[in-house]
Amino acid sequence: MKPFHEYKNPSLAIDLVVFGYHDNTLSVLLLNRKEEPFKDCWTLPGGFLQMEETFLDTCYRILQTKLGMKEVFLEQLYSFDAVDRDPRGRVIAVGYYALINPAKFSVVAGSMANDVKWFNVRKMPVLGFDHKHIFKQALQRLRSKIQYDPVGFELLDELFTITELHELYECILQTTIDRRNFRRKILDAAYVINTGLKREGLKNRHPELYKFNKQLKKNSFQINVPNET
Amino acid sequence: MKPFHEYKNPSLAIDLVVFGYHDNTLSVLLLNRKEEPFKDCWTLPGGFLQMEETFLDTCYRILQTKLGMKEVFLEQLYSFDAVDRDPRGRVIAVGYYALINPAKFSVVAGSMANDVKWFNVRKMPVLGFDHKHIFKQALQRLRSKIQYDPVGFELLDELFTITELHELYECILQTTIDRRNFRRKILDAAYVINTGLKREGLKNRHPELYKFNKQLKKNSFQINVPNET
DNA sequence: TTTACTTCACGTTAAATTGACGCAAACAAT
DNA sequence: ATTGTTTGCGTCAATTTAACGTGAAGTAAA
Repeated sequence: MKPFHEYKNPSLAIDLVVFGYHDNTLSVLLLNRKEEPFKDCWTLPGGFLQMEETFLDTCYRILQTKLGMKEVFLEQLYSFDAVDRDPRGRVIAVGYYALINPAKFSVVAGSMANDVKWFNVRKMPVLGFDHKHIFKQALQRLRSKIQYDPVGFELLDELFTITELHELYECILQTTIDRRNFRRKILDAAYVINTGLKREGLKNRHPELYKFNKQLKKNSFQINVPNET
Repeated sequence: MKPFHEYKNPSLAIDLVVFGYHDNTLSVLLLNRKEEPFKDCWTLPGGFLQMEETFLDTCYRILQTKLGMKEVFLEQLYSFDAVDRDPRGRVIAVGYYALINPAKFSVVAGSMANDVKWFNVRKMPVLGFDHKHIFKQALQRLRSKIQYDPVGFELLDELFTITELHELYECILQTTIDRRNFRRKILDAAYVINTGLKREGLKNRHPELYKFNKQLKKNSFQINVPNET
């Protein structure tokens, strides 16, 4: 048997699916690559794991240097192993997804990219590598997760109305949910806390502002959709 | 920027949590290591990814050479990245779990192990590396998965009775489930198909034998447990 | 200040599902 | 035949869900 470090190892990359929600639209952040492979092609932001880094270290390094973000919700998605997924050689990718509030960050293209842009998840361009596959899996994960785990607030402002939360759910799950039943479920589960404040300056009745209940745990509610896949 | 393959890469290992069900007991297969590190310690079966292998290739190589198994249910669990998880150096582990019917395989210790043994999931020994952590996560995944995805049959014989399936659920979920309500749910969801045959040679009424309904998809049923965590 | 229009907050009701049991037929052993 | 146990089917009250009604709160226009 050879000594431990003489074996050849694949490279290990992290690829990020960064979700943002704004104007009733769920979007994903993509980079336009400056270099080969997939030069001038849209791809997920990513980077190689350094020897002393944990996955989250790498995630934050990418988020910070390429996008100027920190302190965001991150969750590991899946690891992708197709032998030919990177033309440069064997690269394993660990997918993570992030939920952010675009209002809190202004994204800037780093030195590695021509451009950084938000794309509506329903109007995605062709993606390089196997990133279409990673993206699809992330979207599916977000959809199933939001039904039983209160992560919706990660995409909203600190204070939000129940109608805003309701629209977020309809947007992500791509379905209609009865407004009144939704409200009752959310309130019964104590998903949110009424702040007593109201959103001012709207043309109609001023709705109450809520904040997320940090005590709330997974599986204390269940938003049903007719045909989950 | 250095050429692509001059960067140092972590090693990439696959670790397997192999579940088997027999005599109303859920067990996991462990190896007793012959070599350092963790010599004479129990660990999950695992191995390093070779450059041309996919994860599943590696899984089957481990299953076949160390345990003499093939064609089993396998699913990716999670990837583990703690910097100090392996004393030999930086090793990323991709966890997979397998569901097998122990009746179909006789496990044999390969050249790498002193011993291979099934351990009741409730009576686990101390494990080497971070394998306790991987095991716990696998058990949790199995528990939540079996509630909405029909994977139970992977652990049973081709033909089984509803009582056997019921006992499997109670064993895995560590709870009591009303026999009659369970039967109704399973049948209403068309989880199983009645073969018309009966299990003979029992001391009481001979129950009907069912087989798994391969048309059945995820989320067509839901077994509830009082306090999932 | 009325009127019109929209959203918000809170109810109501029937249908569906769940949870907790009852019971008789099937079988082996006595 | 009698006994003891498991199996398969059924009942029913309690809970949850889905579908929808309505009046108050607010803005804008008459």
